[in-house]
Amino acid sequence: MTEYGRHAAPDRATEGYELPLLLFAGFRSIIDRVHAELADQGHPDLRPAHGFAMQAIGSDGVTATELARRLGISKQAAGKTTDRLELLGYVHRVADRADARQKVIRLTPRGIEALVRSAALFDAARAQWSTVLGPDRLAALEDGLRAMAPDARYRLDAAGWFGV
Amino acid sequence: MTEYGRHAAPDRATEGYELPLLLFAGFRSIIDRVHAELADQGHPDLRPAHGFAMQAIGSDGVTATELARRLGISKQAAGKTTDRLELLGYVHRVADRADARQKVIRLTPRGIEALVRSAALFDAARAQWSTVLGPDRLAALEDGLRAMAPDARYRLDAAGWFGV
DNA sequence: CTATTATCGACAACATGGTTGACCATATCG
DNA sequence: CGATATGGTCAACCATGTTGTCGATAATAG
Repeated sequence: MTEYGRHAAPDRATEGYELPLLLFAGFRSIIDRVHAELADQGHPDLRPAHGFAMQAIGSDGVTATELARRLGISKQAAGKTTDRLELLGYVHRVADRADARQKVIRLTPRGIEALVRSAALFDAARAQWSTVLGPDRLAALEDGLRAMAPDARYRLDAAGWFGV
Repeated sequence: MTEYGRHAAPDRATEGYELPLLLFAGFRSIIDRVHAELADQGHPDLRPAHGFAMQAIGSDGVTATELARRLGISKQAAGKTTDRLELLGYVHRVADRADARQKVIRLTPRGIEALVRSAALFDAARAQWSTVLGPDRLAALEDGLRAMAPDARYRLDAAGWFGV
């Protein structure tokens, strides 16, 4: 296996290129696993971006502007995601009585159900890592990542998302 | 800081939700840093996907089909990325004398220069992690990730890409 | 040697999820 | 009350995927 990533550096200890690839592959493996199971559990149309958006909406609901802020995207983009989630039956918009400009985005029962399931699946994915690595190594890995990437919220502002 | 990610689980040791977010945040921080510096060094139009594609092209060049295989995307998508890289002057297509169907995608001198720079920047990013975490913790982190995501190649087949 | 089949690269149409700019309705402030 | 700020939406556009189709060329079977 020498055909990849060895174009210029013959055999250095660890290529700098590898680290982001490992991080992304780890991310992808968890996300793909969770969404495959979510699809099996009655949520085939839920895409990763939707899960993060619903997580950002939370049980209290948010306004479009606040959702955009939490996701780190434009409010128009947040609006589009909301449109899609509404179409799929995961959220609905309710007028705010206190401020007629605002609409509060709230999870529907189906949205809450999906969020609860996905939380369980994320926990299960993490548990599998814990089984393979051992709890200590996993905790050390998470601590290391927290030290390097302290602002890991919902900022998943990638342009598109994770293929299928 | 209790407003995020606590919708259902009051205070479990570590939320399963956090791990993918940490992985992605780590990935993003490295990618963003490298591309910001790359932009400063005369490559403002180079997007993360381009870097990975050029890495997959390598110094020997590849055919469109092989590039698609390496990136884990359709050959049409690989063709589009190649179009873009060609437009930006990072690669060119040369007819294969042995097989008139094929065209070999090769890096231009500018493409090679960008790839060399980006390799150095990735190494620098990793060195910074090493400084903060210490070489041993970083190595342990990488080992853990390799155990969980063994097939970290160029498979970055996300739909879109990393915002700006 | 020719006829079929397989492969390569491209084109077209479409989906997704971003962006910016414009705009109206409503709230807030001087 | 009038000026300004804010919230949500529409429209146009972009990047990067997807699938289906197809013509040109190569490889293989008869």
